[in-house]
Amino acid sequence: MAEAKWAPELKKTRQRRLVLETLERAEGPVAATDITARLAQAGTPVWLSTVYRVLDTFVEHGMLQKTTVLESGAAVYELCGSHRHYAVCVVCRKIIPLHGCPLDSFRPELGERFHITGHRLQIYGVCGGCEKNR
Amino acid sequence: MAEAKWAPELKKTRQRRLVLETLERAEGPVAATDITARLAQAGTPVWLSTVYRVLDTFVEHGMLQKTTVLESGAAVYELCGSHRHYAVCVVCRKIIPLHGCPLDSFRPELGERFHITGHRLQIYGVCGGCEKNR
DNA sequence: TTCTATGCAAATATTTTGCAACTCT
DNA sequence: AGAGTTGCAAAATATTTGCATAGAA
Repeated sequence: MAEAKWAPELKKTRQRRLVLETLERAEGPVAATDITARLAQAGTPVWLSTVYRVLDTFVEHGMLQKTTVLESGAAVYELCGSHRHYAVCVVCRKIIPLHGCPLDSFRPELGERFHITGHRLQIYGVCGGCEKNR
Repeated sequence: MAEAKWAPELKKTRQRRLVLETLERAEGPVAATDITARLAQAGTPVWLSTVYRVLDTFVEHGMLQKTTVLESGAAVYELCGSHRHYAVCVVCRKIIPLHGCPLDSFRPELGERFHITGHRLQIYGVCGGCEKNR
């Protein structure tokens, strides 16, 4: 199970702890509304706007990365260092997990001027099944 | 200026033509609301919900890719084949353009079972300026 | 003609903001 | 105590949907 390092300048509040624990437990990227729902169900509710604020803060401090998987309209968050990449079918939205990570080829270009905290690669296309039904 | 190939099964309507032209003219990714605004200003208005539907259709037919740059909350669209990647500062949101494209390293793995129509890579981090003010 | 796409209105979903009360340190 | 954080309400933004009509093939 993944574990994030807490940015030392951030106060440890109940809500921040809970949000981070939820992310650590999650199998993949999670939306703000998911986090809120999971916490409510667990009997430790945190208000949605607070979740948004906490997530923003964590992203700014390099603990999380924010993206949109599946292009579902909602942003999703996951711990930095979750190194998985996917191919997504734009028709049926099936996800095909990939292996390997292309980050290293960019590191030299950025050099000292940019401190990489996370990254994300998504490949879009049409899967075999959907290609047939065209 | 980029030019997309029309998916032959799609009817050519005024609205679809206009949306695609807007994308072809754009320097980078554009949001649905932007497209609507630009077309309205040009005296060729298209209703926002129509723009959304047209964009969805184009994505499903492999003409566009949908993403979120800058994590601004709105989805943005660009022609498939616009091969630019960025590093984004999670604090000040500055964008640093990158060179090169990591896609090729994944092509063998997907092989025949997936027809790639687009992809997206974003690198997150903290830029030099923001790192100082910590 | 036939089937699909669009305009429009209205619903739904997502994210942000203001402010008083509260909690870490 | 002081600074930063949260709960809550409410606004702002973004996206989707239903349906009658218009338009492409």
